[in-house]
Amino acid sequence: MKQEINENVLFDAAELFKCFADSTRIRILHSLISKERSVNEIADLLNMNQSAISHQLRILKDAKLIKKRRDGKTIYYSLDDDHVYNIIAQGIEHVEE
Amino acid sequence: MKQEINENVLFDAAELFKCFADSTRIRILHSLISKERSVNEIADLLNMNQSAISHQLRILKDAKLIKKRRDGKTIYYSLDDDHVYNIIAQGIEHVEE
DNA sequence: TGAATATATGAACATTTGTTCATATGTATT
DNA sequence: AATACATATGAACAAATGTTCATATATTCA
Repeated sequence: MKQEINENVLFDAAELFKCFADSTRIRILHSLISKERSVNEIADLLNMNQSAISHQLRILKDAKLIKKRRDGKTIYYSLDDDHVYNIIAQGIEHVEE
Repeated sequence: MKQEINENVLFDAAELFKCFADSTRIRILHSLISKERSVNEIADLLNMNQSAISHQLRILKDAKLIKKRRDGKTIYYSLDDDHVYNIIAQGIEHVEE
């Protein structure tokens, strides 16, 4: 690995890890592992207000970790990256030791 | 995975990911993949002052991601966790897509 | 013991970050 | 068109974070 990595890649990776580095966002990601969910559904699940969730969803969307799909008035979010599960799993493995 | 996870574990995982969510820290971790390094060596490598590096090393140490070893006046840091390499590798895979 | 070298630490400061509030946008229904 | 519902967004604020500076601690060597 080492040789191919330049500063920019590590910088970008740090940006990516910021998505996982917040309780709200990692809980959102975790809640999407099993299935897609609407914004209000997530807000209820995490017991937080809708605006806070929307703000965080945008961050996750910008990082290309989740995608959205509209169905009438409702917008459903789901995971958009295979690494999400693995990254969370590795993190949990570490903290559970 | 889903079922076994409670809020605390996700909270702890978020704390862990904070270590990877900063340019300086992820560069330190990356620099330690190949070999152990002294504080000054890391500071030189990253072109940052020694104090800044020491502060970040403490955070990584507290998270149990690195360990230290003294040899005379010099303290050598090295990785202390198998997940570090994998977590960084997954992150890089995502950003390189 | 005193000087030199390596690392650690506390305080201060500027910057970044997450949430809330108010409100805007978009869609469906009557 | 008017209303209701779902989501998005900008501004404001408090809290958390990363770096710098000054200085403390620890070790070696003369």
